[in-house]
Amino acid sequence: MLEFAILGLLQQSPMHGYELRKELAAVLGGRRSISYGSLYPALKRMAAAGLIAADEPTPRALLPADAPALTGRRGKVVYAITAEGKERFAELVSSAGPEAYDDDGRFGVHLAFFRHTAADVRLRILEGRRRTLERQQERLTDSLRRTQAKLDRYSLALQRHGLDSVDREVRWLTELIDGERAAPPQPVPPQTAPPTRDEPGTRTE
Amino acid sequence: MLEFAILGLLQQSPMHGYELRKELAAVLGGRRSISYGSLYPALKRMAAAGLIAADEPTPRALLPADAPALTGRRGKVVYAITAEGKERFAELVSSAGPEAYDDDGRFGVHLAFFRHTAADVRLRILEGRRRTLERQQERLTDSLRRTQAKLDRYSLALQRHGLDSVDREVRWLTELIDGERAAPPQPVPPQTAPPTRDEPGTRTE
DNA sequence: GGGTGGATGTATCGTCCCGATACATCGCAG
DNA sequence: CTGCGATGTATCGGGACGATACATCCACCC
Repeated sequence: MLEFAILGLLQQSPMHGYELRKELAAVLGGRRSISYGSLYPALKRMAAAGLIAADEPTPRALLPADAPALTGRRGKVVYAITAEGKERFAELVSSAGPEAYDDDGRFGVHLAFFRHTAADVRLRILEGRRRTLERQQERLTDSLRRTQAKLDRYSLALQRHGLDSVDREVRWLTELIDGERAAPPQPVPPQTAPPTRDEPGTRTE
Repeated sequence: MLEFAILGLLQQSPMHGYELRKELAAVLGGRRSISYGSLYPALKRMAAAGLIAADEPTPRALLPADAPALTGRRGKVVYAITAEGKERFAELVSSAGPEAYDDDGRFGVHLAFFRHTAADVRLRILEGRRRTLERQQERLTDSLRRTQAKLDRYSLALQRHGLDSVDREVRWLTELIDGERAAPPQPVPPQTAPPTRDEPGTRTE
């Protein structure tokens, strides 16, 4: 998930950790950012896997020896995406399985990079997400009606607020889906354009 | 956090893991449950710490030897809260520091057990939560106004939805706070009743 | 009679992620 | 000139998660 987000951001331009974190918070809707405790290890992991390439442009070695205590002199480490990384990102971005919309965070990241996603995949993910939330809606409504009497004021408020927030998200998704269907001049992503496959097993309606 | 929730649930009656998980999901508003991968280790931890006591009522040993393959015969393990556990819960429930409302999950759990919380603490937590969200609101609004032009349709929708959801929660909290202030016959929790301290440093208005 | 699926139930493993913390530099305000 | 907040990289321990395994019981249906 973090991997996905990092690849998506580096798609635009190389960045270093600090920037990455800020951009991430911005692109993800502000709610729930990422910690350095996950970011830096993830960057190392991905560099080791060849998905991104590190480049630290502070060759302090060419400075005169009287440089002030090079102990721990750390330059910014700028990361750029590799060809392999782009490949991986294309994979991730076009996967529309349940893991793409069942998980909250996953869905958010995917949506944030929807401009890199083909139109049919977008629709599938949006609808999958809505289905997931509708099921949750039913379960919550049920549970609320059954246990309503046994709950105190605060738990009740919590339940209702949770349900409201799901309702709200469903409505939001419906807007997005409608907008999606009413957008014929789709901005075809220049990369990984599917060769006009008709995908007969997929219901567009 | 899990610890908090478990203690809160066991306050009512002893339970075993499976029940705990279901009750937890119910009391927490349905959104975001807990996995066994965290629950069972947590129970062991807490039992080792003396906060809860395990009791497995399936003494299969008294069965005749022809019992069918006692390999892995596992009885239900019922956990009950101990005196020490109740003490710890009282501590947790009356702590109104930033950790009580800065973190999403923490706040939810605390709210779910508000009936065990003194009225002044309730108000402090509710207001603290609202402040936290209002700050987030400002940051989001700012960020949205500044970067609006550079975002594509989807990121924009994500941002707006995030902001809306924060707005909504602020309004919800305001309702709760108002209700709190308009409730003079507070159901004093029978345990840990604060000895009528007036708390002069706390603004009630 | 038999099997299939689902709810109940306990438990572990590897992986990921978070909060806290440490260290270092730089610019700006007091 | 001094300290403080932003920028910046990094680690550590603990906790949570998803997947998985195993086991029982019951209801439903063929």
